[in-house]
Amino acid sequence: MTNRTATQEELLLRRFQAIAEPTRLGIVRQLTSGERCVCDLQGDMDAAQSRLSFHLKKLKEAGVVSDRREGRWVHYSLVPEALEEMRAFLGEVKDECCAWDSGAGRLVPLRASADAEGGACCD
Amino acid sequence: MTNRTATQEELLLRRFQAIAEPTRLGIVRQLTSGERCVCDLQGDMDAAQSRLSFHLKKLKEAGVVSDRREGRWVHYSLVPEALEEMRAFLGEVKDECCAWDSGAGRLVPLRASADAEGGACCD
DNA sequence: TTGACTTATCAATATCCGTTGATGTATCGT
DNA sequence: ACGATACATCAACGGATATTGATAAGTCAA
Repeated sequence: MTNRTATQEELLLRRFQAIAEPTRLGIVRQLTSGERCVCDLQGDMDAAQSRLSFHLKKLKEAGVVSDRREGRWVHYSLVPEALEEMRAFLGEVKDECCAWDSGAGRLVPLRASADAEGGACCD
Repeated sequence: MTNRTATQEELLLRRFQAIAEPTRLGIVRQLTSGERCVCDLQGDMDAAQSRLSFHLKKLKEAGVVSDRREGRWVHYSLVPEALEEMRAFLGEVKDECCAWDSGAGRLVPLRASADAEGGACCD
């Protein structure tokens, strides 16, 4: 798998933390159909304004959303690159964690690696 | 996007919550190279045994890992279907949130939807 | 400038979550 | 049966994170 620096790792973690919360996952769903201002989201999600502002800030700090000011309104939208980064990570993990077992007819977890490294405690 | 039941939504959230924690994201990384027992992970991650047990339980409850008992050892491995489910969600969101702007030469967030629904507060 | 409107920030509180050390349970070798 | 090993569970604690109501900051129309 691709090596990542500490900060890349931290950013990936922050992005997963950003979407791993009910209100914020809901916001991501809403933004799927296009950008929205905070007052739109208030109606969509039945959440207080300060609460939405708090969660939007988290999403923005993680790079999952971006904002665009237009007069008094601030429009939020998803950042596709951030979504793609999380998606790519999951794809790499999924591709590497298993091997196709033609006998079983399905993906099975690799079992050799721990022993192969010789560091296994279980003998 | 695909409609999801409340429980599917909750499961997806639990899965993201499962991997959105430093120790657990580390465990996922370790399991990428194949299944491991808890004592292996203790060495890999420099974490107390009860701490690993706690986090492995979270991952298991979310369906991200499964366990296989072999004598006194319990081997943990990743569940590719769970990874794929998260990956698919991110893919759907990414595919729908933006449109290709040939002028700008990049993906840009949809801007029409909120107005199109007529429910926008910003006029 | 004034007042209405949209959003951000802040302090206080409540709730959730992870860590730790101790104990419990199951399995194995002798 | 006994002790050792591998893992799970529990209660207590502390720290992080979310919620709420109030206030501040910026924008606009009149």
